Amino acid sequence: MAIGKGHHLHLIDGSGYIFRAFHALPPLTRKSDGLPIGAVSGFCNMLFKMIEGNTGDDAPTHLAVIFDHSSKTFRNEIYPEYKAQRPPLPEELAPQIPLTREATRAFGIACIEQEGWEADDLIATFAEQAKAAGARVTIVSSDKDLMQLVGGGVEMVDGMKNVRIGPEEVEEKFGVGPDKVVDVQALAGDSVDNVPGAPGIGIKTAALLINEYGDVETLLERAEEIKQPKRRQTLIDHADQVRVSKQLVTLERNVPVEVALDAMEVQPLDADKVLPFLAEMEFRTITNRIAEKLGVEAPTISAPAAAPAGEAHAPGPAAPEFPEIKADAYEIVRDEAALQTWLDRIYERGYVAVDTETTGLDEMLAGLVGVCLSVEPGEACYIPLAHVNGTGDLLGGAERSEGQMDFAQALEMLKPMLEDPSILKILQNAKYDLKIFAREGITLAPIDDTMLISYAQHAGLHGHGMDMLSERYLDHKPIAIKTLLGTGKKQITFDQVKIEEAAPYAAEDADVTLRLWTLLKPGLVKERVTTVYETMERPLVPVLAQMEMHGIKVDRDHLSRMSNTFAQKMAGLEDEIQGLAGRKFNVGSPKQLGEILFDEMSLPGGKKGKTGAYSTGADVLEELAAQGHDLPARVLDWRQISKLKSTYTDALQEHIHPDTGRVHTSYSIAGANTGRLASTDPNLQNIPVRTEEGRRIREAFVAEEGNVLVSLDYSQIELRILAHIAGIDALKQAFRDGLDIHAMTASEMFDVPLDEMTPEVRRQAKAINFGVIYGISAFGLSNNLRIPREDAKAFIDRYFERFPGIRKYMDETKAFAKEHGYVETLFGRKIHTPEIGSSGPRAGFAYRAAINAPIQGTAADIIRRAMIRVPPAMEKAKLPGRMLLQVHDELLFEVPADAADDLIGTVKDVMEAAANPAVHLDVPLVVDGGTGTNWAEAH
DNA sequence: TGTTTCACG
DNA sequence: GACGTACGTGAAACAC
Repeated sequence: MAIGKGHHLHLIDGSGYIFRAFHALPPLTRKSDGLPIGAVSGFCNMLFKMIEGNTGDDAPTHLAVIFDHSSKTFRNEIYPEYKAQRPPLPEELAPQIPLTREATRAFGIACIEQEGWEADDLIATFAEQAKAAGARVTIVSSDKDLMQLVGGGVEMVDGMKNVRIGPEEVEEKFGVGPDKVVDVQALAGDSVDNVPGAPGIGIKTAALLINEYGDVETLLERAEEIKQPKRRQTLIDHADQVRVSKQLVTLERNVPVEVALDAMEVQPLDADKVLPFLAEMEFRTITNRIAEKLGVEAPTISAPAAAPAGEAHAPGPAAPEFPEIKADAYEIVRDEAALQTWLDRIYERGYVAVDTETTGLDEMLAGLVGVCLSVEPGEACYIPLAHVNGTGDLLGGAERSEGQMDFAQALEMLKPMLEDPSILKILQNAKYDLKIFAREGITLAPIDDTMLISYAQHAGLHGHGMDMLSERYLDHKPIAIKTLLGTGKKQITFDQVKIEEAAPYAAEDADVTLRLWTLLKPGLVKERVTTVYETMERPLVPVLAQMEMHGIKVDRDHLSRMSNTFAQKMAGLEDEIQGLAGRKFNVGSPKQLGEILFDEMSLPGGKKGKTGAYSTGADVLEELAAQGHDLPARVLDWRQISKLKSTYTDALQEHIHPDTGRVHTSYSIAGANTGRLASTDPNLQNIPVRTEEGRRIREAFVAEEGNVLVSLDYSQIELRILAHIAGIDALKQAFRDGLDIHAMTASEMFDVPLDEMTPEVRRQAKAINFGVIYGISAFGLSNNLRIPREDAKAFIDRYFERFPGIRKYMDETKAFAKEHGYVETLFGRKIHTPEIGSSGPRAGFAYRAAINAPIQGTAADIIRRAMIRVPPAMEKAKLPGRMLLQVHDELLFEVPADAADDLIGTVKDVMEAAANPAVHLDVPLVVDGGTGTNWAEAH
């Protein structure tokens, strides 16, 4: 049948896909002989999805995979350097390329390449032909060079991310519609393909010019009209180069192709072709899935079957054999006998995946609604405990649903198992469930946490939430909670969901958790992060749960009084500001403020940012204020107070728990890539301290009657770690001698004796010290110190000269990150740096992050180790009191006043020795302490 | 929902 | 040789 209207052609950019798959997917090798096959595996999964996954309109009627042919093309004749600087194929990828062609043929899909043409030209030609015949076209690729083809029935889909790329997405990327993409590319050039373009013109400028002049030719003809002298000259000087560039980037849509579209019609899978190939590759999962689909027996695969360990972290074919996830396969446990059967199975197994369902996300307020258990992939149950019918009314709760076990009785049966030291409880984000159960009098232990197992292995690579992990490692998208609860005003709580609807969702989570555990746990050993997980992640869970549940007392009246004062001050400032502006406007709107300052008052300081809005950040306003302008100065005052009021004095009151009268933050253990904790709801790690006004907010954090707050913080911990890691003898000695480290740095750099040090010189040295930790750059330092870039550069050069170890550390860290794709802390925590290979500004970000991560991460490791050791140390010393908060280098305690000194003695020792015995630091760790009835005093 | 601003280490 | 930057976070308000 001839292709035409109603048909849908899919053109897969085969070469592009395997390159990306190779870099994005974990390396995977064939069990029997170690042949690298990661990209082939990803490729086969993608093909299968293409055939199976698309339904309805999206299903291809015609399908082809297009490859580059390894020969010169017409572009090399126009411009010999085209794609000349391409590095050779990675060793592990080269053998996979012929295999992907073989795979295509095994799937019965047209496999197309043609001498003298790039895949992109063939795709352009086929797309054009199909469009002319009235068919729909989808190009499976993320290559920007293909974006010029989008529109008029042609769209692109990113085969790995499953993201659709239509005209809007193209416009977003290039700043112009698909029809002008080649013009922008011609101007901007492309370093990857070695297309020269016009020097100094990037995509943004190119889009600007094209939008104004229409196309490259018109622009070049009218180049004299351009206002910016540099830009004008560039275009005049390089007009021919731009014209050549346009030829290079324009795809040929009339290649004399040797294959007809009709030959691309989708064929049914041929078991005799596809199965032997997949078996040879030893792709277990996909072989079985296709065999099952075709109703034939799967060929045996000779490699050992029960060994998920070696490839546990690889998705798809490497996964252990799991049955399909079926929502209707789960049991609802409604009586004692059924629950007992499950308990028996759990004891037989020795482990169980557990998940709780609750009425909300706040563990301190949410009520337990049900419990899910799973002991085997595909087998899980839901135990409803507190479901109700309807939503209830104002007077009383709704009526309890039928068919549930008695709440107390069920928990009584579960408790011995949940507390049994011989039964491992597997959870996703264990701290949440731990706290829910703790409020029912159950102490969950021992536990494994799939979120933390993922974090220990993959920090920096991706998030660690269940939905994300499930999609990535199980290729399964769990039921969204939204589908049960709805959103917005009509949202209900989980107890109002019908039990029959709740069960598949709930049980699936336990099932998924168990599967993830099976898959990810062995990876700890393989990635050599077992110690990290066992000493710095898993034991932290109960410690944090205790801190969060205990909370910290907050003086509501103090905050409320401050809020009132702030409100008055703000009103006064608003009047004053609007008076200065000559009209009313919203002072809190950066947009309106920008218009007032720069349009109406015509103050200096131009546009900025990708949105085209004026920047009105504090540094801009400070600059204007320094020039003597009152309005920006008043806005700065207003902003400070507004911030304090909305974020702290108002918001904190909302977080005071109705029963405990205390504020209970929640720490995310796997939030920050470096190993730091993050604090949310509310964030108690950014309570003001730097200004006098802000510090008064800390006075609202108080100790109970008869108690005091004790603050213990590491002095200069990151600089000490830098001195150790980079091996800077002068810094190490200074720390051993207890010197003022910034003054010492200044003295060393500027040859000023310590006793003649001025505060200004010391301040500059301090900024440089911090800059080094952040992966220093002349630009950053010049900004921070408000000095010319050349001066900043001179400072940095001087610093490197005096402390040559620093440069060595920076270079070695960069090289390590580049080679391995991650960096490590002293304790073996890995922080992945996937962006390190990228080009442009991203590379700079990635390098600085890579330099900072081992330092920040080692400090985070040390305080984690301390926190885990503190509770047993306090117990041993029979100390009353509790650890309440962590603020990166500080721990805050509440303790009876007469025990404060003992607590400081004990905890200080633990903190200062926290690196031992795993790591011996060449510098001492020093902890300073303070005491007071509120946090401001203690700090 | 994304951007801007600003609080902390 | 230009790109656009200090590192790591979370929350609130505005703008769309």
